[in-house]
Amino acid sequence: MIFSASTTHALRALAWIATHAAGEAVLGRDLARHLKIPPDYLSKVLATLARSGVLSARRGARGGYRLARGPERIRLLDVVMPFEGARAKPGCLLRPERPCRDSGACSAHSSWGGVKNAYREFLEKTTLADIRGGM
Amino acid sequence: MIFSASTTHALRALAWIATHAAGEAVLGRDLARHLKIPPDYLSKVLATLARSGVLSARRGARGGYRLARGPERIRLLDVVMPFEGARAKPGCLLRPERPCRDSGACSAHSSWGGVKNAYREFLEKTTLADIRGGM
DNA sequence: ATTATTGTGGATATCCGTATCTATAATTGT
DNA sequence: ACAATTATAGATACGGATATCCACAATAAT
Repeated sequence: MIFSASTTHALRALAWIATHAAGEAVLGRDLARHLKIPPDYLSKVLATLARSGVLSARRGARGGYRLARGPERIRLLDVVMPFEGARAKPGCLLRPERPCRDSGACSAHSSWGGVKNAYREFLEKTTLADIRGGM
Repeated sequence: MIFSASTTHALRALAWIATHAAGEAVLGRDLARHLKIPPDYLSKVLATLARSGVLSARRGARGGYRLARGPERIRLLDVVMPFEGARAKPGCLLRPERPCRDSGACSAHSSWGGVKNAYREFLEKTTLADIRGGM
């Protein structure tokens, strides 16, 4: 139910970057200080986000991190996937490794379905524009 | 969003025990074989469930595990809590260590609230009677 | 070109969940 | 009392997520 530390770091960093103007780059160092996240660890997280196409990273003087596209076009699913992997697509409650189809469902299928749907909808419909902020 | 291995083992074991008659004890060894869970690891999980008052464990010949009370009186929250701890009570999306109150909410509060509520309701309203089964 | 700046990558350390092995305590049946 | 059965406890190993340190590559300003 709760995301890993890496995922949370990613969400917080992006929510903060999204409060800046489109062209303005944010320094990794400033991100780490503002969010109180170990700088060396955060840099790995940001690198992952850059590789997956969510962040645009530029080195050198006047470099930093910017969103690769408008915040309303970055779904939380796009952010979470590289860190949570298969866990971002929850399966059956009692057999998490299975896709959890409706046919041949396990005994917990109907009870669990509601949570799964709320979760999936949240990741697919919520964007950085919705959670943008500095906390 | 997905429970730990220990939690999943616990849920599967209880769902299977719940299919047996009230007085009938189930052997740990049989549980492990039926659910294909490492016996020594499962025994720790079952011991935790016994300590937390969900299972009644009896040693010796004709011993085994039985539900401590009727399956409709065992909420999934009672099962999950000892394993997931604070994670069973999800907090704020961007500040997971915080309670996530409505006042002074973080920027993700409203989007995240729906998922949190579905999750909390699931754990509080679903009982072993709802997920009982052998899968 | 040189230098300051800033992100990238590799090696390593630490911690916790998972898993295994072995010995022991408790209960039943004879 | 004895032996068989069954749960419980401790020590240990393993792997992945988390975290830290250090060297390097790329970019911009001068």
